[in-house]
Amino acid sequence: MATIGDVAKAAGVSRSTASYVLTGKRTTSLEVRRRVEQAVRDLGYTPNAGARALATSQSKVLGLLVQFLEDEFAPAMLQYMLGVSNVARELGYDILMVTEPDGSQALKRITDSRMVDGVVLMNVADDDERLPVLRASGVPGALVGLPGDCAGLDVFDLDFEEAGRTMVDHLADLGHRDLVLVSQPEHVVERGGAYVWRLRDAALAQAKARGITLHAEYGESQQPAVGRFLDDLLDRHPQATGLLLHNEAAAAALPSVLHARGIQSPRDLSVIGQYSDEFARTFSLPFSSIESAPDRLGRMAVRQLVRRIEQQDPTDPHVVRFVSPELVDRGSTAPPVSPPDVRP
Amino acid sequence: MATIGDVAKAAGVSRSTASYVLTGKRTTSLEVRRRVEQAVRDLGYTPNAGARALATSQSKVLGLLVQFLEDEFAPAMLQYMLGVSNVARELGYDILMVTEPDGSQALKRITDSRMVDGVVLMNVADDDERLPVLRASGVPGALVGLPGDCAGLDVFDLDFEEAGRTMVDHLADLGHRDLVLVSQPEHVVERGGAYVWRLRDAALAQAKARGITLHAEYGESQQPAVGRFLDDLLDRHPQATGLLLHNEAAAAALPSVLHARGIQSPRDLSVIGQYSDEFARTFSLPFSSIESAPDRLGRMAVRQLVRRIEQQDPTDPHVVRFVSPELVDRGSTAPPVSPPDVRP
DNA sequence: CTGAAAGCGCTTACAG
DNA sequence: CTGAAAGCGCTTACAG
Repeated sequence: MATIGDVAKAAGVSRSTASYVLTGKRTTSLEVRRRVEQAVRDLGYTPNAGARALATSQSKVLGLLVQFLEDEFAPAMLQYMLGVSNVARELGYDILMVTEPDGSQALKRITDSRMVDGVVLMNVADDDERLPVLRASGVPGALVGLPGDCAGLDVFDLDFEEAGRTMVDHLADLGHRDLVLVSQPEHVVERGGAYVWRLRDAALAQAKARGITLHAEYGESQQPAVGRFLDDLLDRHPQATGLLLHNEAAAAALPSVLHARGIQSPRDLSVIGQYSDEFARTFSLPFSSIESAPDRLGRMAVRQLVRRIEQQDPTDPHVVRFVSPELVDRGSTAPPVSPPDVRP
Repeated sequence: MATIGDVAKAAGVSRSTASYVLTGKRTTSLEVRRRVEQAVRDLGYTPNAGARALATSQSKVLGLLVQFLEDEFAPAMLQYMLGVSNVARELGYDILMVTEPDGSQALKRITDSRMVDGVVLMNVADDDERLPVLRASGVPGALVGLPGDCAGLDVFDLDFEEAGRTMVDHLADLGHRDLVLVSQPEHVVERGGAYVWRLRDAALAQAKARGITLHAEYGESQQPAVGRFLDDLLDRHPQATGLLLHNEAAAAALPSVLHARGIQSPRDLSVIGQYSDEFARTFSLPFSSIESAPDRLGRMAVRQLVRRIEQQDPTDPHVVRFVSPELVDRGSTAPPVSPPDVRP
């Protein structure tokens, strides 16, 4: 590979001048600029990334820390990742994707070695063990997911409280009085997946406020367990007329379960989920849903991260931003046929 | 951050000695080794990745080039990516994930700048425009997917011909004589997605050899188009008793379509697909399938790539390896109820 | 078994 | 407007 020395020689200038033409960090005569640019083309010169990183203390790489946990729904992650990756490239950064189970160690490795200028953390838990490492590293970080303590961090997440309330309100407004919520598996809660209880607690509070019943349950994440779970659930709640799904695997499994039981939606049961529209179209999920906007969250996180990396103003206040959920109507909800309570 | 100079000073040795202790590239006295290791711990020293890359010409990073194309099924990609990422880390490499639409340019960028020691190419097309760039770069590369010309490359793919034959044989052995194959959208073929025609052509040939009818069609990749397509398909082939799905979106959409038409599988229609078991369990796909083994392919590709990077023996012959498909029985196939031809 | 020195390929004050 | 030189933080022949 050609070096900047080769370019300088070919253009008849010094290495520093060649460098300045490349970086544009000082004015150069048109003539010199032209000769250097010609040499760059002739030699097919590309700067050595390691050398540049060493000299500038900037790698132009962002770390993307993802965890694929047993009970969590992997494909949703992909949409966040694509939002992150695409906008990063637009802003001139590459993505170092880290999938190790031990996120703290991975984070320490990539920040201490200065491989990355900043990091995006996904699957953030309430008491995420990566956060102390991130804070100690001095490297800017943006989170997707809300931790218990946001101090010193830029945080982006869907407004799960609002999502929970919206789901309850939507069905309550239609006249439903007995609902069931299926959340992610309980393991996710134990791991500190705050989005589970944020939606759940808000939904329960809203149901209470509106004087209706909401049975909140934790589901499963894979077949055959999730199918059996749903079947059992419907056995246990025969009076329920509305189903809230905060669980993608359950949303995918539900149509067959309903079919096998001869239940039609929305005629016999109103159903509303929480996942992205992209997701619904790819996997033929027929239920109305709260849009989770994963790529939008990923994009927001990276924009803020890059802003912070490049402005270097530590006094700039950190942000915690919640994206408002939007309801996508797919016609799977309707007023209940028979009133849940038979009034005299 | 501490540098190796700080470590050397703290340990009372020269920088070169400290470095040798770290790399283990020459013998050191136990005493010196202990002092250096203590200093490393005390200072929390981690080598600067850029400096090391500059000095060794090795970045310890692999490029992973993925493309998320409109008509292709994104979530399947994720499983390959995880196989790649996990085994890379086991072998001491990080992953630079590149999702740019212009793969050639991206490949040129990351290889010319020496950001990566090798690359894994996914979604490889028959006449993939990234391959000339890869060959010119001199950087080792491993492909997932079979291109028209494999010269100088390590190639890994599922044996799609065998998969097509297996699907046909399975249904033919059960007595089916009129089958329909739903492939990926035709766009994928136009882009050079060889896996589509490899499975399709082999299935057609096998059907011919066995004297049965196979109608080969191209499907859609998303709702609502894929649902309409399947419905129309069943209208057009009322005599078919078996359905072969080489199209994940179609597999996800089919259960509702069958339900709406009052068709039961396998009683009225035998169905066999081609996707990973992981996938079937996550998305509740109820059909028997040919396992696509994505993480296994990803792992194989990285192992070979790292072997090639580290041995540096250009005479080592390149490999083209096909993984044999395996049938996972989910009970969605059975002998046809009524013989397709009513014989006198 | 260890150290002083050169070099990897850039960028960037410092001079002119 | 341009150049010579130092420096980023490592590794690795070369000496001893």
